[in-house]
Amino acid sequence: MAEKEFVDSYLPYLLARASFSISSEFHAQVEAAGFTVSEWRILASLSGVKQRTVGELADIVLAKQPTVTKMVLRMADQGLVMRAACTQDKRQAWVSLTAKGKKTVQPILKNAALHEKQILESLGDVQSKALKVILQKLILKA
Amino acid sequence: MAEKEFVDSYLPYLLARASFSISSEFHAQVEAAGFTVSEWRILASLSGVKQRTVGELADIVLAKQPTVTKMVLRMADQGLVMRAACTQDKRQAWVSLTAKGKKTVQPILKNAALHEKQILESLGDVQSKALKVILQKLILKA
DNA sequence: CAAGTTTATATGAAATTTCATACAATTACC
DNA sequence: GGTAATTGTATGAAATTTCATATAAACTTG
Repeated sequence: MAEKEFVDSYLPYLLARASFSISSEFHAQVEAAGFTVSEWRILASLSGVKQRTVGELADIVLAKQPTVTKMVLRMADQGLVMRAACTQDKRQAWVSLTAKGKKTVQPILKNAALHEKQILESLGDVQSKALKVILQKLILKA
Repeated sequence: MAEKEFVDSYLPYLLARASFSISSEFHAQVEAAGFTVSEWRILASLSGVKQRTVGELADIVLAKQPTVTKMVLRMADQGLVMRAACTQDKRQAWVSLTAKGKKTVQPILKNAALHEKQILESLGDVQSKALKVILQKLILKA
């Protein structure tokens, strides 16, 4: 790999960098609201569903399981989520949003939607669609 | 944002997830070789160039400056990189690969190229090209 | 169904990252 | 040319993440 290749054209790095830069503005808002990116992802992925297990959350936030266990404990301390025993499989822990959690995440979700809209508009319909298709293809491969 | 939207179609998350999953196999190799992803990025971005400053490296590895300062110190301890005073601007620290660093990064660079080739092939020429164009567009925006 | 295996989560200790800030060098500006 | 900002890096303390492992529950199989 030649010198400039890594930063300028190595595809996995371009993806990482695009992901980083596309979200940096919004992530600044998330952090200004007092959350880490992973906390935001947990809140977002819990909204609209009844509950998720710690393992599902770890998969979604792209973090390791012990990390998520501790994140959830901290968020429970803050009253954002609650933990409950899973009735089927007693090894699993169900995590769900509290009323406070729901209320907290609302404005952030709104900003996220707005932010995505701006990106989609700046890309245009054709490229937006193409990008989503390709990304989903890459994700399925894993 | 409706419940499935976040995980399945929210573009910034799709990007993050695609980036994660596309690299997970290769990153496992990197870690098996005893490096973190950021360390790998530092090694890769230093290979082929004479040197880079700590600030440039922080930008490239998408990490914070104090994190990179400490990473570089650790890597210098391991004999992978060396630090030197910058002749122009004495505030800056120049970081460069040692002979050992160069030798160490070679096989990883090779694997990276191989890995990218597989991805490009599985995507096909048209989508590969389209993806790179779109990603570069997203990166420039930041 | 008992013993062995796998799976889901938790936890303590160690390593890393982050925040805040310090320090030194450069740049601006009057 | 001398302050006043600004910029680049380092550093200590606090917070977080990670690794290794523990624990408990669910499967598997003879």
